[in-house]
Amino acid sequence: MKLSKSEEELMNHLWKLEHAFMKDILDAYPDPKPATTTIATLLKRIADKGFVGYTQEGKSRRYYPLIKKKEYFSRHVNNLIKNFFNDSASQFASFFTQETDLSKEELEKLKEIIDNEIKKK
Amino acid sequence: MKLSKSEEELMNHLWKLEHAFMKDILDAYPDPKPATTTIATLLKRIADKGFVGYTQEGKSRRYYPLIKKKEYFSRHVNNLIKNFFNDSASQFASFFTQETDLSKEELEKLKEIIDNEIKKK
DNA sequence: ATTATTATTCTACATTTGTAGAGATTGAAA
DNA sequence: TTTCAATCTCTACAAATGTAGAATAATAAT
Repeated sequence: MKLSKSEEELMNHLWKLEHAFMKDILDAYPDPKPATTTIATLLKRIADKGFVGYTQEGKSRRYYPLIKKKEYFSRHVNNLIKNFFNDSASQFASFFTQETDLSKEELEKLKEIIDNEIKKK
Repeated sequence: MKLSKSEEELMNHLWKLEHAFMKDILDAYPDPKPATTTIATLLKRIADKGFVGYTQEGKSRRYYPLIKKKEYFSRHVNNLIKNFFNDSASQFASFFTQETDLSKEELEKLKEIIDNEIKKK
């Protein structure tokens, strides 16, 4: 199951908030904010798709993500890799490194991370 | 402008083929192949979106991509980064390195690439 | 010349998405 | 308790998407 663009946007807010009432989510949107019913609709759809759960608190619901951002994101990237790079993560990685304009510092940091990963193996 | 999932799939074939008649594209699909008219519809839509051009060759058209895979893909990744990583490419990079299971060799190779990039700066 | 094949355009139609109004509910404030 | 504000469900509707049939055109094979 997959989230649409605007559903992803909502999820992003929820991932940040961790737990939230509808109001909190709405607050998290930049102006111009969508209508409350729009958020409500999205929440319902996302819940139907199994990406959020909620606890009933009095009159309203407290929502929370049922999937971690990391997990969701992994799938996402893996699809990207599958679709565009013959399923080769390293192909993707090198492409990425060359095409994104990371600063020298960022590249250095990245190198460090990679070194750590290598050590872990 | 953006391509949908199935339009992307077609583009992928076209990127590989570089130039192709409809037939060639259809051939590139794995079984079960979509109907010819489906391909035709997609080609038309993609052409309308400005992603492919063609030259008329006798009765039929020879299609070719108007956008390089790299370019298209860059946009894609940049969106991903914008949407999920506060617009921070390095945040994305480290996430990626940790979450994808690259082999030791792949990581070493990646490190080399990064070193080269650093030297370029 | 007749027919079979292929490409193209048009039309179609169900599903998903983006967006939101109308109405019901319900707890909170006055 | 009357009223207000928030939340939720239902309904709606246009645009985009996935998929393909019908009709047409044009070419290749016989």
